[in-house]
Amino acid sequence: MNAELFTIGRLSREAACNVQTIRYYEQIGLLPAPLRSSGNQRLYDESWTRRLRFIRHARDLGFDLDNVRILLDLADDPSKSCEAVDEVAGGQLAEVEQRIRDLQALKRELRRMLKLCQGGTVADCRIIETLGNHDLCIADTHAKVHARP
Amino acid sequence: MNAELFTIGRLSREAACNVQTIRYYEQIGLLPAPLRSSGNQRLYDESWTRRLRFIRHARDLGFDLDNVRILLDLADDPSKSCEAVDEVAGGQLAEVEQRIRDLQALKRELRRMLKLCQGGTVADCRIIETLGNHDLCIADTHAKVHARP
DNA sequence: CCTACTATCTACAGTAACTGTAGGTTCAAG
DNA sequence: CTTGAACCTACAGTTACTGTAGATAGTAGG
Repeated sequence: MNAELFTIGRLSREAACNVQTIRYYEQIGLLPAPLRSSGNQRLYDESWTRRLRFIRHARDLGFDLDNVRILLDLADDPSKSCEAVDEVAGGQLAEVEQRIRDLQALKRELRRMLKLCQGGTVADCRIIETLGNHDLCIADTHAKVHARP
Repeated sequence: MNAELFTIGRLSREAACNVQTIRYYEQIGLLPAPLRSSGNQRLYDESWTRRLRFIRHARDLGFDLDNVRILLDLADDPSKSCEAVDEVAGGQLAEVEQRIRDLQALKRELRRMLKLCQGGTVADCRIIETLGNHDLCIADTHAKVHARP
């Protein structure tokens, strides 16, 4: 194998991940420490590109770094059962679905507020009024939507 | 007006906002500095409860603190036109709708990945394979869903 | 008055997942 | 030999809180 080596800039372009983020992943142990050149620059080869792309793709799909770590470990051991992978991905799907439901409740509430507004001044703005009084909301359609990976 | 005064614990209960968060809002100037008792404890009255509830409600609807600040300013000046309120709320609605679209793309992709998995070992797991190769994804249905208020 | 116990105070660290900055090397081209 | 891009480390900043430590205040019972 003639492993061609390159520095962080090219890895950054090829994996569509910015340079600081690569160094950050190394710092938190998501990527191992790579070779260094005589001038102390990080050196990578193609296998790093694949690994980093995997990470970025998982992140883009909303997996948090803990789950990315788990998926990486699984990917590194091809003899393991696929079940664990399924579980992580299934959990992620469930979370995404829950977030969608939460956001749809918000959307309904915001739509309703906006429809009530007839122009005029803030004094008789139904939006401001609604904000000031949760009782004017549709039941408990919304609450604590702040958590998110 | 016989303004009954109370300490932070009761404000916390009445506005459903925890104590540290109240102090934090004061620190960042979202709430003014209240009166203090002789023993240096913060003292509030009913008007604070209303203001804090307004803030919490707006937060629950997904408005970020910058927008909450804007809404508070608007609410404080009832003679202003309602348009600005509409704009902030409309912007929030648009963002929520965009987040929903992004998440639905993720959901489709995760569903598809999960359906491909036939059990077996990681070696031939299509989920791991898909994660490793973005080209296996449905076009550009997903990307950068990481931003969020 | 003394003792518990709870509530409150300040100040600071930690969270997730990066991004940005300052100030200094290294490398390749001209 | 100089210029400029790319790289290095170390650290601060982002959002919106939450948690902790250690000290003080207020209240109820004995």
